[in-house]
Amino acid sequence: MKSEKISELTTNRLSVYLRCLNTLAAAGIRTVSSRSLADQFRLNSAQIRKDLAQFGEFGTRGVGYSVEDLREHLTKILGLDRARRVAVVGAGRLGGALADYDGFRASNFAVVALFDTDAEKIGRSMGEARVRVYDAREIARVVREERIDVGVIAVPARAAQGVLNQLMSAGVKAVLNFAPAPLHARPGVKVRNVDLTISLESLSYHLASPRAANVTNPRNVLTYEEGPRRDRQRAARKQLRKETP
Amino acid sequence: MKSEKISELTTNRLSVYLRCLNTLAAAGIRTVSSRSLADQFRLNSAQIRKDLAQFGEFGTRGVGYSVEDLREHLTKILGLDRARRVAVVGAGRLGGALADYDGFRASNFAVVALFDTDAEKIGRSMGEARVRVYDAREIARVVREERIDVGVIAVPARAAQGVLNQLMSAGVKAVLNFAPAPLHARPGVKVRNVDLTISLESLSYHLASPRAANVTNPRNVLTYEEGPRRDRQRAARKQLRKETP
DNA sequence: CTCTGTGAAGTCATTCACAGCG
DNA sequence: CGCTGTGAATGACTTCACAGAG
Repeated sequence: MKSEKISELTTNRLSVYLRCLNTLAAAGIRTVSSRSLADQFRLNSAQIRKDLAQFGEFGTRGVGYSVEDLREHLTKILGLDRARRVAVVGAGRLGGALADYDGFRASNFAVVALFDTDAEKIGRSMGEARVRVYDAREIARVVREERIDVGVIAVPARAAQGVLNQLMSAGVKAVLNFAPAPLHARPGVKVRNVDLTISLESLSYHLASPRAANVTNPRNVLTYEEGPRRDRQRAARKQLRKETP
Repeated sequence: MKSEKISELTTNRLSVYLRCLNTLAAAGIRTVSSRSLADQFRLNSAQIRKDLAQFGEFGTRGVGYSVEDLREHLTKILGLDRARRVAVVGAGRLGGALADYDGFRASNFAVVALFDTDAEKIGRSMGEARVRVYDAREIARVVREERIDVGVIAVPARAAQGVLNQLMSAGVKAVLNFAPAPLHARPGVKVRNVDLTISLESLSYHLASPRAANVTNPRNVLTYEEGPRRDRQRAARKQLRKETP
């Protein structure tokens, strides 16, 4: 274990590993090797070991990893053991959908406030969770009073930077941005973009490009098309060995 | 220009460039150099030139690129000149929000069908666009009849692979997946994942990691924190030159 | 003998730096 | 001159391959 900088690619994968472990745990599996994990979920075993090794020595040589132990470690590393309080700015269609989004709960996030500029919406409650809608001019106050950890930007692109500035001033250190605009964050503030426009246009390119297929997947993308890359050769070899006595 | 494989990282950036050009065009700017584009939008000028050069020689040496020309080229390259027909599978909160999502229209996509398994919803129309909800068992028929190009998966994780299989069988070649599950696509089918769980947990890591900041941004992420990297030194130098006569 | 943890090798992406066109 | 287009250099991330623990 070396305490160097951790790439976001790594944290993304930790999240994936945790999800895989949850599946295994639900199936009653108690121990797993990096290879079997890789084979089952189409990952690369060396990558798994390297990623985990950055945070400690969680495995047992000759055996593998304890599913339950590793789950706890990853939960702690990702900070999912602590509940987070989320504010969604923009109480439109998307903001409303997010206020009720179950995925938040599963990761120990709770949406506790909505913000909007529309006088019609301010003061009401939205969604099944009955989340209160505040005046967007009160972001500073509410963020402090409600001890908000995470901001979600679900406003039109032109308003996004202003909202981010207000969130940052109020001390929010982590923001999920749905606006199709490249935001400028001050150091120490993490902004994660979910840009559907880019995703759609990338799909469009795929449809447009003659005879398709002339697109390579970058490393960071967790899509599992058929094909080599990752532990498949090894898996095949192992299979073969078993069959030939 | 060489007709090699194009990385998804490149197509993502083309999307960004197009967005930047739209801003410039709206401001009445008719010509732009890669450097000025880079300076204004915090990109790297060499990257811009390299990305564009993969598709042709669109610039004029000594001058730069025509904003209007380049817009048209990028629109064509990304396939945004052709209208796409979208089906959203899963008419829950998210599916409903997507059916009305304006970002689709802006990229020449139109949501023309929703699917669900809930008998309550089937046969009704949802959202302001009054999109019809079909029985999910009819995906094959409706995709053909409505000439669907793009599928959107907005169902629970456990149902996602089955939906993808149906979409693929019906001939859909591009899919946007919101389910937090790694899907397995056959070759030639492009699946783009929007995994909010991973995004959230990555933010959580940032909050949890002691004194934060020990996270590096991977290449693919278009976030613009303060700092070096990209053309900033050059920009500074140019500025300086202007000031000292 | 199996499996982890890790240096070394390999692959892919970005940035530099400059020849040469306009 | 300024700017594009591009090989060459650098940097980032992944995969290989193996020493050594259990």
